[in-house]
Amino acid sequence: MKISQDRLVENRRRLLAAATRLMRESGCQTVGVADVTRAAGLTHGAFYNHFSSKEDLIEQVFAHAMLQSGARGFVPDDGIEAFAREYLTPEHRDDTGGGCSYAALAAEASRLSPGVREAVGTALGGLIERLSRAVPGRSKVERRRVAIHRWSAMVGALILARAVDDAALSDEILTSVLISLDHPKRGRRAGTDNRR
Amino acid sequence: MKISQDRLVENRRRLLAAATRLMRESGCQTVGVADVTRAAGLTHGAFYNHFSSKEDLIEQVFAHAMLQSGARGFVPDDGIEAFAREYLTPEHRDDTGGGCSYAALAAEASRLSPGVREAVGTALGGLIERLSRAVPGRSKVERRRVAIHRWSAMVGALILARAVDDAALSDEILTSVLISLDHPKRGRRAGTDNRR
DNA sequence: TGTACATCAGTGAACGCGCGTTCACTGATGTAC
DNA sequence: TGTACATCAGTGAACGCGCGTTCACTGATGTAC
Repeated sequence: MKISQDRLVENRRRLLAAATRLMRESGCQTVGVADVTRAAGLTHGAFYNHFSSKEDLIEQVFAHAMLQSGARGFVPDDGIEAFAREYLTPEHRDDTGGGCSYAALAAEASRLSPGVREAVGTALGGLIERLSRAVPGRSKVERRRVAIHRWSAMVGALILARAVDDAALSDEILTSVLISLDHPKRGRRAGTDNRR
Repeated sequence: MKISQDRLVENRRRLLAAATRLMRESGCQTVGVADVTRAAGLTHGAFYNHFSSKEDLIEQVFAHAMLQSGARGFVPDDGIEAFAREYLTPEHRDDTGGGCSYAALAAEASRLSPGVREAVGTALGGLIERLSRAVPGRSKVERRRVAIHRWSAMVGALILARAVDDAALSDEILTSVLISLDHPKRGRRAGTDNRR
């Protein structure tokens, strides 16, 4: 039956939100069209009123998900240290569906369409700009480089922490990177190439 | 027909090698049993003489792939700076099939069986030990923490560099992390919390 | 060393299942008068 | 404001395709005599 305009918009929003969560949890290929519509409270036939194909959905999921910068509502604008303390937690590690889209989906993006990779590039470019304003550094160039370095370490740490079964090792990965980001001097000063 | 013992061993080796390469390139779920056997020069029926199921293959691929520490034959034993200089290159970024298994497969591991995640944990534990001997630091604890931090940044950078379409941004990610790892002081000293 | 035979890895047709996609139908919505 | 009707998002059966898996068969291998 026909439904109200409000309901239509709401259904579309729920489809995209459900798809985003499910794909972060299980990966794009594994999640089926029927899984998404069911999670949104619809039947599979309704899917094609909103998306032209599953590939179309995936592109829209990436364009949507990657803009939710960082994870679970946390934004890096209060300084990257505070951001990292929220990011590198067991709670975030255990909440793939509600967590950072980069840690959950970036590895798959490299295997998907140019449209997807373009959406990731645009979103990541914006996030790096934003992070650049939240990190220390003497120049804009240096801050941008530090932002990229720290963000790489955060995303990499979360991915590795999720990949292993050993709980102690997983926790150690999170805390090691967090400490290195929080107290950059401690991990650096003793190096062979750090003498003055 | 029956084949020689040598041929049997060789076929198994080729199946595992083909599966590892294909799965790094395209992901575990996307690669089919027929793709693997075809790449190894066999027909799909031969598959079940070597593996009990596709899931069995995936577990063996992870156990095998993760032990090829690092990427494309490079090992971190000559110091992590030299290792990073080989790791964070456009060539490695563009060679997912022959490159680092962590960057290619770790994100998927989190969604796979406990057997897979256990294999990843064991391999990663060994690699961290090895990296710990190749990084600077005043104590074993500190070197281990630095090793985890740098490895996270390297893996994260490669994943992000592969995820974006924008070639300039992709290159910038690689070089930014490489410079930060090569000259740790430069990216750190100017921070708000780095005054003496 | 030579021969007969049991073994067993590889072949390719076949099966069942699930998935993406289509479509005739339904009936609430929103509009035209 | 009330009524008749065109619209169109959702439903659920159905389709085709590809994938993982099975299995009867083949014929080279390696062994027993």
